[in-house]
Amino acid sequence: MNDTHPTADNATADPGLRELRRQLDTVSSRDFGRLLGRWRGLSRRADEGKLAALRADIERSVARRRARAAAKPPIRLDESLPISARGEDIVRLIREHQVVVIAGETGSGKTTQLPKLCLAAGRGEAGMIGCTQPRRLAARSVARRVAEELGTPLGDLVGFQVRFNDQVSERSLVKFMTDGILLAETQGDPWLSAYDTLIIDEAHERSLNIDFLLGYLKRLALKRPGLKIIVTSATIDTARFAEHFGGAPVVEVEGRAYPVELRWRPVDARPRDGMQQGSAEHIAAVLDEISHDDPRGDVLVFLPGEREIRDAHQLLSRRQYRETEIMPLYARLSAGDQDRVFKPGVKRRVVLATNVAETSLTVPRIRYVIDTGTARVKRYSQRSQLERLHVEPISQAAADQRKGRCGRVGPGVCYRLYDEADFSGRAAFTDPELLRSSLANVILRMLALKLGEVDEFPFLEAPDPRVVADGFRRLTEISAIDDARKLTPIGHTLARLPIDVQLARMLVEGEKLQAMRELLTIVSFLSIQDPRERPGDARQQADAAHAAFADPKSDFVGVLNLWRAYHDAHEELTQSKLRDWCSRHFLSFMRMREWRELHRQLLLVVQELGWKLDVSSAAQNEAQNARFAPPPASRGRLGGGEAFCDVAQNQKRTPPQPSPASRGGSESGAGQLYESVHRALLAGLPTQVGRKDEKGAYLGTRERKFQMFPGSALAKAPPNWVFSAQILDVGGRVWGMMNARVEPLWIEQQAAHLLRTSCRDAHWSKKRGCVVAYEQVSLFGLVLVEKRPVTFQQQDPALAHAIFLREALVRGDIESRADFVRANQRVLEEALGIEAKQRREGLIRHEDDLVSFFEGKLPGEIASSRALDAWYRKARPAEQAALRWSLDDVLVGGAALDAKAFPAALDMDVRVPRAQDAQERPLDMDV
DNA sequence: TGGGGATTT
Repeated sequence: MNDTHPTADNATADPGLRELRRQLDTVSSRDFGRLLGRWRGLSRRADEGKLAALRADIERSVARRRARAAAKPPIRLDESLPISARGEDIVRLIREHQVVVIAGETGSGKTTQLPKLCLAAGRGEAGMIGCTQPRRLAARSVARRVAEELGTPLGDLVGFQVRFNDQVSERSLVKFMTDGILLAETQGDPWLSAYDTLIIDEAHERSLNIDFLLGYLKRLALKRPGLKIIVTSATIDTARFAEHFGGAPVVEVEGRAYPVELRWRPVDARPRDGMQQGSAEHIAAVLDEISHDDPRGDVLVFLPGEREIRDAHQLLSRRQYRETEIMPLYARLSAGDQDRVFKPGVKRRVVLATNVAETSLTVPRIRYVIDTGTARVKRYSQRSQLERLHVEPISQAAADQRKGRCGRVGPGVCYRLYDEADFSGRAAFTDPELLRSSLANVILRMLALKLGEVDEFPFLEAPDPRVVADGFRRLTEISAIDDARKLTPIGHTLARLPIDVQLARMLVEGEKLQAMRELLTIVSFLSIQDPRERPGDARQQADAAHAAFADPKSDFVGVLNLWRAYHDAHEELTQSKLRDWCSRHFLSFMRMREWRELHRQLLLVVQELGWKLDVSSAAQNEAQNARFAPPPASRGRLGGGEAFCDVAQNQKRTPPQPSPASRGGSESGAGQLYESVHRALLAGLPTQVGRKDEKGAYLGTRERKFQMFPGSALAKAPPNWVFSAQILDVGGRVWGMMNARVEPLWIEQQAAHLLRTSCRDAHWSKKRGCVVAYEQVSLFGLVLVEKRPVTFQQQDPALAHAIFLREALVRGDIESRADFVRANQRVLEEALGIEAKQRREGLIRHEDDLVSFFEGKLPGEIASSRALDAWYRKARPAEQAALRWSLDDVLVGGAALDAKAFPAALDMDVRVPRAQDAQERPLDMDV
């Protein structure tokens, strides 16, 4: 049984070909597409030689499939698990339907038994049975357990693949993996042809990966009728999955959990003044109640975050419950402290946990749950272009999930620190991540996979079109797509890098600016979870330990310092000593290892891309030793006379590019490296910048305001201009989390395609010998350059010429070798003398007339003294002569003429230029 | 003036 594509092939009269086509349905799924292609080619145009080769390949593929079928171990279900009772039904449904939805609570055995039921249903022969898990740890441990149950070594008939660890063999019938791995495989094999069956486990978690996969699989199911898909979920919300796949059958399997009694404990039920719902005091009051009834049962308390855990920890510790340990549990906790939670001792335990205990970790021996009903939730706000991390009420589904955490060892009791009305007013389900995220990554992946229009993709729930548009806009900002929303070469590169697109963009720029080595380190750091630990009882020590690596100008240089120290420690120390080193420096050993592994993975990818790590090995060594020099102080570089030359060369609206990085160990080399590194960072997040105001707050792009996060090494001396890798709205306060001092010029260079430039105050400069103007440069409302002199010629040649005629030639305010200029001034002086003698104003022609005199007599592109001289030198004598004034050109016809024709207000004092027309008329020159 | 939790070619 294999994929049978409805084809319009001329079904071929040739019986040999017809037979071959039938055989194709029994080949390995991995080979099917390629073999079918060859068969189609031959059915259009016969070729005996090729036909024989195809026949042989088909036979080989069929044999491989037979061998897989023969290798199947005997299948025994674990009869103690609830799912086993439904085994026959499930096998039948898998045979009869392409998609089956299995709903089962914890303890139903679905994760471990379903792959075996698939084997029993004849799956795993044409291709593997692929089983996805949301977490790596689960993928590995479930694989181990199933391998054990099937009596095969892990990595043989049952394998697993997670990032950095691939233990799957040719023989593997069942492959466990993270959903991220399966999603990544679509890139290299859009048909997912290695599999004949896919099990998407824990679909109710609705991560980005799961939602994307479910959309992808919906389409793939139509193209691969032979592919079987099983979606498992908690009992909630199975209808949505079934409906998504066109009415797939749903099997409900009971869990093996014990009943949990619900007790509502809103604050108003316990009249105590000033007690906040869900506060430490509130928790203590309920814990008192539990302790009174049963002083021995372990308690799991759900809180929104570390801060709340710390407060509760302090309060509960002071109350000195008998034989009780109070212990925190959150993801950033050190491995040792986490282990304590999983190795319960004789004392009763009260575990204060974040959401990490809701899905990721299972705390053993829990009899009571106290649910504050809140969680910190990350949401991307398209309106403010910010990530927000706010405390929100959890959904009913999440509350029930929390409740279930105390029914695993015996009947439990769940205390909810809110009332039933509150509960029923809540959302039934947690918003899927897809509806809470920026979509740049999702869209880039869709473009790379050529999945067509985003709004036609069969997501379970379609994202808001505004958020989709915002995702496209973000891709445009980093030049990943063009105006037609097609991937640019940069975009194609980004799609090959297994990290966030904006971080990947930094790598691309790092390559260009010859700072790959540094960017690999920084970008891999930004991709992992923060390895720095800050245990509640040693926060100052931890801060001090981390400060040893900090750099006062840049948190990213701090990251490089940490990397170097860790790298050295890794080279010199044994595994266990390295572990000590990490704990001494308050670093998570696991996450540091993750950093190193990701660094290595990225290194391999960029080598595949053919990128060089460094310019040369000599530069490499020097760069490693080079200390980072801070950026030069902003004085002078962008304002005043010195800057002019720099800017004047920069007339095509591309900001000046740096000379290739000289990476020597000299101070300037280090300064250059600092610049290259930070400009590469800016390329990935060009709008994450800000300028300090009088109050020390930062004004960013799109009128966004933020503060330097106090944990940043820059917090003590915040620079004027800052780049921030993450701007996060935490409960209404907006923090720039990881920061670096940058130069506005670097921002201008890296965000050149996003700038808005306006030109004002065009005027003649005698000193420069050309027409200049002041330009203002801004990035989404953030003014990068207030007033910078630029030559005006390229902006508006005609206007520059007009200004030149009036302010340089008519007024004679020019140093020129052309003799007519001085001659004309002599004529003018003479005329002024006549005017004075006659004691009459208005004898001299109006300036406009004098300007008109020159119009058309010299080329329109001339607007500088240099250009004038060059032209004049080569001009014919007649052309030269035409530029000379006579007294008649300067004086109004006769002294008797009506002076009213020349209103005094418009008369010009030609020797002392005043504020001019051009200055009163700002020129909007948006580029 | 203080960061829910996962994941990847």
